Amino acid sequence: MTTNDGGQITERKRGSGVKMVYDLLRDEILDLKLVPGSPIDEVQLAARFGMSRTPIREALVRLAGDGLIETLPNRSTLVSNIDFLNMHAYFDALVLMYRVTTRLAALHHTTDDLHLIRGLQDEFAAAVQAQDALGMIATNAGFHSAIAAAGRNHYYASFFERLLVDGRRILRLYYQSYEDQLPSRFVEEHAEIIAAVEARDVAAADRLGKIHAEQIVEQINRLLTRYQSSDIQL
Amino acid sequence: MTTNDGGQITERKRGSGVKMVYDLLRDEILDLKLVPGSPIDEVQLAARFGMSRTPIREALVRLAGDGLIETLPNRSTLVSNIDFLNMHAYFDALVLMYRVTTRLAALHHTTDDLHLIRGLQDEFAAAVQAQDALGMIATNAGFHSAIAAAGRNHYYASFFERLLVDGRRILRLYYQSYEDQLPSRFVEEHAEIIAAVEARDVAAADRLGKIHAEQIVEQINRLLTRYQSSDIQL
DNA sequence: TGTATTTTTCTTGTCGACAAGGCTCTCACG
DNA sequence: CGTGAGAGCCTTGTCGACAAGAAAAATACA
Repeated sequence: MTTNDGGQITERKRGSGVKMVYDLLRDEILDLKLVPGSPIDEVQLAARFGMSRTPIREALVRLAGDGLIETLPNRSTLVSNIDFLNMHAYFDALVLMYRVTTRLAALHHTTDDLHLIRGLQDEFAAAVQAQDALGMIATNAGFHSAIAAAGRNHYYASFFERLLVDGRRILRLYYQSYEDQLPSRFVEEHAEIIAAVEARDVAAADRLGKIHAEQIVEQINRLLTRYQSSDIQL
Repeated sequence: MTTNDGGQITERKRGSGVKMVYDLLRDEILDLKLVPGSPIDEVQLAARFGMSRTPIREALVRLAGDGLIETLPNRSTLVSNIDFLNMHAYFDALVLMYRVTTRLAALHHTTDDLHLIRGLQDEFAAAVQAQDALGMIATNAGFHSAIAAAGRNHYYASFFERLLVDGRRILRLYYQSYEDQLPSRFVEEHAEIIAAVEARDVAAADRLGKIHAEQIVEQINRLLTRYQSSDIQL
């Protein structure tokens, strides 16, 4: 368990240690390399990264603020569990934010936004083509984050970002379910969304965003009910 | 400027220092006792609270996570400015969350929720009666937070909570504008919202939440344009 | 007198060490 | 054999001190 990777004792710049630890732990949690519920030891991390416990601690405080870890006072800190019980609430919020951000993008986007979005859409298509699940997750999130950014509402964008991060562990399971038949359909739906945004067709953007989101939700629900035989409400 | 309040050197319990500093600084920022843009000195805070810089630092990291302070690397950390430029984006999100949370409360509330909501509504009415602006802010936020909680969607509730916190500095100006004619109308609107929630009338709850929010937004906008036209810097 | 450079100072970032709280294992006792 | 108190261990929380960056001040020079 005590894999000693990343243990380079090179000179770091002054404020970079915290960010490095934060980013790395975040990725390891979201990629399920650190399984939910497993404990996180500060001194072990300090030894692994060759630094004191202080910057490790700051990174952990940040992660706790993101809800990715939970810290039991005076006891231990462990990776947050995936909240399967309130999944319907998550999906409800996700669908709404897909709708709202796409709708606002149709209203407020610029040509630069469209360039960026198209580039990310190409990356997503390439990841689908290459059957690269992790790449699909990243590029899909990037695509929709760019759309949210084009909507020019920082509050929606950050909330949406948080939802995408929260759901990344779910989405990872989700995309793994496509090992056989890959969702080339989503590439087409993305293209339709781009077209609606470019045409500034707010109603169509709203509708397409809703359809796109609901299809993903339905697919994940199908996956979940297959894995655990409990009834999930929507 | 260096008021030395709260400097009690009593024995504290082990993990309580961070929370105390966090809560107190948060309140001071949101109540505009710490004006936006003003610097925050760690050693000064450490001396004021009679503790080391370490717990102070953790509280500051948390506050930075909430977006209430901004930390310039290797330089200083200062109270975040109020984002007047993107106010319309804030209001857009606020109205939507008023609608969504009220709607969901109509769907999913229990009788216990209603009891809690009514109690908070009474407190709000009392604060309005007493012309207590700070009390009105707190009890109004509590009222709508309780409604959000009754909606049984943690993601909406936490986002809404964040919006209310973010806007508390604005709302403080807003409620101060009611020094003459107090918004007893809002008490009635709250009562209507409660009735719609209790009757599980989703459409009415949605509509009332929207009206309620838009009226507040309109009032704040009127206030802002009044400040803007008189060239009052904040 | 104006500008470039150096020095000083001030704040933050990091470290190693120590103390406190909780868990576990052991052991006495019913 | 079961139960509860106590000792030891293990992790976190806090501290004081030092180092690094950057702004401000002081100095040298044209």
